[in-house]
Amino acid sequence: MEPQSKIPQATAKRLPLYYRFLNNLHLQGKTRVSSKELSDAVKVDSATIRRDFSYFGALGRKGYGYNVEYLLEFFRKTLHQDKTTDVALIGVGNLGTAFLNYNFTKNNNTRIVKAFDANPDLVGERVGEVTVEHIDQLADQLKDIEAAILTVPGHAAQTIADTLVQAGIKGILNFTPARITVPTDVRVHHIDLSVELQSLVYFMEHYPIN
Amino acid sequence: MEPQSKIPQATAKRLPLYYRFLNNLHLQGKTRVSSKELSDAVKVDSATIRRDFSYFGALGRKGYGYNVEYLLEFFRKTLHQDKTTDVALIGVGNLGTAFLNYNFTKNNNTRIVKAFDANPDLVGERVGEVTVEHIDQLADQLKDIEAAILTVPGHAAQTIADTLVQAGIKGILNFTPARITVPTDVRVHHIDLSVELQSLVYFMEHYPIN
DNA sequence: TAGATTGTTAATCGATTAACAATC
DNA sequence: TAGATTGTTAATCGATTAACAATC
Repeated sequence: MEPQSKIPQATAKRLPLYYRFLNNLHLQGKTRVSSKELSDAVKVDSATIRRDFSYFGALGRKGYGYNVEYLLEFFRKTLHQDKTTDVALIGVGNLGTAFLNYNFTKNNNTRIVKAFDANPDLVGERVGEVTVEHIDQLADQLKDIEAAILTVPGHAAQTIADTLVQAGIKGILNFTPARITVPTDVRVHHIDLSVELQSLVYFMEHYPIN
Repeated sequence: MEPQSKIPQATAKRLPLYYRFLNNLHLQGKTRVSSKELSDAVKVDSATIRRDFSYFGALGRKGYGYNVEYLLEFFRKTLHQDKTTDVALIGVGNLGTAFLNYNFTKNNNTRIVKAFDANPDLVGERVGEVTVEHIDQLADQLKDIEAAILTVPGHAAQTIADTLVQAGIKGILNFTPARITVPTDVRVHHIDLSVELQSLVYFMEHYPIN
């Protein structure tokens, strides 16, 4: 909790990635790791990794590297992996269904505990581990839920986002093509699958041999 | 084709986004747009938008803004929206199925034309508009396909990536948690859904009020 | 001790943005 | 002409990386 706004955003985005690979190493029984080895695994420059870690203090030992267990424990606390964050999912279409079935359970501190859809045929259906509720219930059913995954059609995104904000949601993972407007204290991350695919194609054609 | 490597990557990544919103404006019947209006829509600073556009030359008119149709036509060519890029999808699980059903058809120049899976029960099944083939066929069935979407389990990612590279694929959209290694002339974009969700939670907790 | 690898500095690189002259 | 808005410069900001002294 202390480092707060001192951590660069680029660093913060890499933390969950480090955490997962550290977890893998731990499961493989490795007890130490160097920034160089980690670099090969996560494809991030080793200097960047050391830089990232150093924002949290001296986590390693010179000439030795990092103790996997220690580092893992440290990141577990830093990333709040010890407590679970409940997430709501809005829009049980193709993508929403995929997420509900997957549910990020693998090595994760997040859990989808509620799902909503506008289609009455879906309401009451069980998908993955949750039962779909009608979207009209949204405002009333978000007690203790701080984050939401938005997998609705683009045209519905802003209206639903407004409802989510009203209900006290503090973070939205938006898979909608729409760019939504929210108060500054609500965090929105955009994942625009069409844009990702199109920009991949653009890069393929315009940046040959990297 | 000419601007080539002069275009900053950050700019290139925004181009498909601009294109889509321009398309929307066009459908709405708007004939002109200012960088300010576009900024409100795509949530990118208007100076950044003007800067981005200026890499391609003087696309607008001072005191007037941009002609929607002209800009749209320009980006259509720049983003190769006139020709379709065929894409293969590997791994017909939850996420893969969602993509096949969606198929990025909406306003897009990409099309999933083949799908592969290791599960014999899925082979021969029709999902969306394609029939699933066995992954053993992968190497032989990628003629004229330049891009692939990877939605397989993490442990299989590298092996399949190697096969894809062998078969001449030049771009991979990797939804796997694994960081894959490919030659420098192959472009890989990573979308790590767990990491995205976890980093959203981290930001929510550590960067309150933005 | 010799070898290895961190933590940190400083240089570099890349992206954003404020500001405003140019001009439609 | 007056008003609007571009295109571009220059400042700033943020991220990456090479390099190496410190030290385990």
